Amino acid sequence: MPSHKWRKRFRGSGSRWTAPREAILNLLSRTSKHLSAKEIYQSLFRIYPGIGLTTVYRTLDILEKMGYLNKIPLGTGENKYELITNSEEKHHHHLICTQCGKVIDYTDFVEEELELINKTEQRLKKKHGFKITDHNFEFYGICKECQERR
Amino acid sequence: MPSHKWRKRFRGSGSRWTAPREAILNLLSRTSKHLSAKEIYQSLFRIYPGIGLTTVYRTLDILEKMGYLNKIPLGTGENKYELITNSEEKHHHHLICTQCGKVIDYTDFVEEELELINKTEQRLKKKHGFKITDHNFEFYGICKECQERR
DNA sequence: ATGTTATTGAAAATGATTATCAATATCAAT
DNA sequence: ATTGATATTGATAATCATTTTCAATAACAT
Repeated sequence: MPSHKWRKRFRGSGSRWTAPREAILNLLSRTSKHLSAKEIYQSLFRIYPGIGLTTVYRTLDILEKMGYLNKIPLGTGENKYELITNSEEKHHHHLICTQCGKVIDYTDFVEEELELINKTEQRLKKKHGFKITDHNFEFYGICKECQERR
Repeated sequence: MPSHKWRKRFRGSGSRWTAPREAILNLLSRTSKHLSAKEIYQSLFRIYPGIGLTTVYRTLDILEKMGYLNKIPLGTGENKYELITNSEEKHHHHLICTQCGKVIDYTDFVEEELELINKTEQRLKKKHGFKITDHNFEFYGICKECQERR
């Protein structure tokens, strides 16, 4: 995603295009990882000393309001952020063992699942007026080791 | 859910059954709403002045670790909590607005979804040796009101 | 009843995010 | 290119939910 695309988007929404914002967008565009505000700030600090954490938050806020950013609450009070790519899958399941707390990421989705997710999101959108930006599926159970350890 | 059931559960996990915990469980059992820790605290304060917010958090923590509580991160740093009922109705989606924290329960499952959930659980079981006992789907997005409020 | 130890509530600490504010930078209009 | 209105910046302080600490108390196995 070239910078001038983002510049246009910011200007289009009445916001200005600034050096800190460009740095933040460059970073977000280059990675596909979920980053916290602090991680973004620390990454940028090397190439852009003097940038403020506050500015990171403000830029993320604008991006979210424009609908280009996923905010992923962790439940610890911290959020992770990622640009919404106009393509599909960053979907993943969590398999959580209720005995030992182990968490397994499960990313092998089948076609069928992806389709259903899309359909469901469409339905939720229509019914509740929600603009869905992300989802989180968690399965709870007992892992292999804990089943044997009895 | 009668109190003595909870008493047994707490004692069974090495925890003690105390007056504050009974008050909290009574409240949670009586409601089906998603409550924040502070809301629980404020509700209890009337009938149990002197109860501490800290104790609410600690009790919620135990319940979550025992697997009887859903913790729903709002993205605002705040979490909402609800008891997991052991009946059918436990299957529902959460629609969470990452702007204002609103949570909507979505229970209108379509046949297709239920089927897929079963299939997926089978697959996860086979592949990872997990015995799945529950699941929790959450969708994040921006609600109607927040989309309009610009 | 007693002793061990988990629990309690108040207060302080933490950690992420947000508000404040004076200085600065952007950019539309000249 | 210069100007002027105003959005943005970064440092600092403030908020807000949740955790930690700790001495006093309560639960419960014996």
